[in-house]
Amino acid sequence: MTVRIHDSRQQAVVDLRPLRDGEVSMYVCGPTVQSSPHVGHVRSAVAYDVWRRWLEHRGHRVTFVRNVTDIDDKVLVNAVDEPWWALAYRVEQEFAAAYRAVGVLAPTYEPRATASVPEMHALIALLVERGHAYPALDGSADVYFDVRSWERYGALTRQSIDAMEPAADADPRGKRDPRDFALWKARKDDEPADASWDSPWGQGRPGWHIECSAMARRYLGDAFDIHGGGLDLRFPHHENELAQSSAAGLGFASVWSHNGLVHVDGEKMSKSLGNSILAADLVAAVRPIVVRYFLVAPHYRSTIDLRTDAGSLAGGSLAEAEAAFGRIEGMLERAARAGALPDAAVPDAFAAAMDDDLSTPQAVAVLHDTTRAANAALDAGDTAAGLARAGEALAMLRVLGLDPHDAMWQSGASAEAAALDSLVASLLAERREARAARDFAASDRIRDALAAAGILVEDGKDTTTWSIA
RNA sequence: GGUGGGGUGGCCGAGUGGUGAGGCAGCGGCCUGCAAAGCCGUCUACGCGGGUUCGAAUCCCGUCUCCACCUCCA
Repeated sequence: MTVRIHDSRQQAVVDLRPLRDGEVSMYVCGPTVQSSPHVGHVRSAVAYDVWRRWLEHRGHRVTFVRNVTDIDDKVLVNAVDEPWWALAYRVEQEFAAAYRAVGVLAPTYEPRATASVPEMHALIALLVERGHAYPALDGSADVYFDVRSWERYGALTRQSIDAMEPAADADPRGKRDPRDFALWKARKDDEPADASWDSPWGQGRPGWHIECSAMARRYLGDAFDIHGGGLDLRFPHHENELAQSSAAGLGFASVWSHNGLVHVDGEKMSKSLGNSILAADLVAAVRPIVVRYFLVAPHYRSTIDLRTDAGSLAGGSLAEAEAAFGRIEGMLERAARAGALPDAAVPDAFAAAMDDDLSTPQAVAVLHDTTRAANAALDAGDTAAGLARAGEALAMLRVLGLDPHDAMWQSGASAEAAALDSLVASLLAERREARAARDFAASDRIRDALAAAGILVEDGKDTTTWSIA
C-alpha cells in the first residue's frame, strides 16, 4: 500500500511518490542553536523521526537531513559571555542530548550552515543571474530576493504579496520592496569579525532562508521528496525557501510537511509568558520514553496541549501518559515472564493507520487493543495467544521507537540498582514465607515498608513483582 | 485586512453520511488473605441556529468563539 502524506502546498493528503524507487529523501528544518531546546523542538524531531522509521519499515531507504543553523542574528545577540561559535556549539550539544533522550535517531547528515557558505553563494549568484535577486540599492553588501520578480511568490501559504500586511516596523534599507528578504546580510560594525565571510557582494553572513535551500540541494540534490518542519516555519521561512529554490530553477521538495505546535495549559509557549517547557525539565519530570509516548500518541499535525498540574510537569498530561504507557509496559513484562515473545508483524489495522498520513492516534488505539487482548489471553491461561499478541505489541512499539528494552532507554545498570534488587528480593522472600504461613500481619508489614520506600509490590498468580512507583 | 487550523463525553484525543476509536478519571463486577495489576461491564459527546437526507459529529447556509502565521533587525 502507498504511504499517504499531507502536503501543505496542496492542502491535501497525497500519495507519496518518491523520485527514486525505494528511496525517500527528507529535509527537516533543525534548530537555530541560540538557546536551550524546549518541548516544541522535541515534538518536531519526534514527529519526523516517526515518519522516518515508518518509511523505513515500509521498505524505503531514507536519507534524512536535519540542519543546524549555527549563525544567525539571535546567536550573535545571545552570545554575551562567550564567542558566538562557542554558544552555538554548546546549544547544539544540548539539542543533540535532548533528541537522544527521547529516542530520535541521528540524521543521515546533520550539516551546519557555516559549513555550506560557498553553496549559498552559488545559489545566490544563480538568483542574481536569473534576475530574481539584486545587491542592495544602498551600496551595502546585502543581497535581496526580489519577490515581485517571482510571480508564484506566496504559493505555499496562498497569500498574495499585495494582501500581506505591510511590515510597519521593517526597515526597507536598500530594498526594492519591503517584502524582499535578505539572502546575504552585510556585516555590521558591531558584529564580530569572525561572524562574517567574504562573498562576491562583500563581507557578510547568510540570510536565514538561503541556508536551507543550499544545504538541501547539497545533500539531497536539486529535487527531493519531503521537506518538513514546524508549522510556525511555514511563513516566511518555507515560503521563502520555496521561492528562492524554484526561482533558481530547482525542483526542490515534492511534499511540504508541517508538524503542529505545543501549547502549555492552553496557551502558546513563549518567553514573554514565561511558560516555556525545556526539554531537560521534561525528561527530568517523567521518564523519557513516556515523553516520547506523550508526543507520539496525538496526530503529528495537531496542536498538543501539555497540561501541567498547577505548574508541575509530573501531573497533568504526562501523568496520564505514564498511566497509559505503563499499562503497555506491564503487559510486556507479564508476557515475558510467561515465555519468549515471538517476532511478529504489526497488525494490518496499525499499518493502515500509519500509511494514512501517519495516523498515530489510531495506530496507538490498535496498540492498546492488542495490549488488552494479550492481558485477556494471559488471564485466561492461553499463554500462546498472550505471547502472540504481546509480540505484535512489541512490533508496533519498535516502529514507534517505544520499545522499552531498546538500548537507547537504558541509563546503564548501576551498582545501586543491583544492590536494590538484592535487598528487595530478600524482603520479598521473607514475605513469601510469611504469606505461606498465613501470617498476613507480617506479610503486610513488609509490603508497607517497601511502599514507604516508594516500591510497589504486586502479587501475581505465581509470582510477585515489584516496581518503583 | 489576508491566509490557514480548531470548537467532540469529567479530562485528553480520533473520526467527512449508517449498530458512538483509544486513553485518563469514575462506578459495578470477577480475581485476591487484603490490596495492586489485569479482565468484563457501565455513565457522561459532537459550539449555536437552520437546511439537505431514510439517516449527519461528518454535507450546505448562517452565526458565535478560539488559535496560528502575515518577513529575519519580532
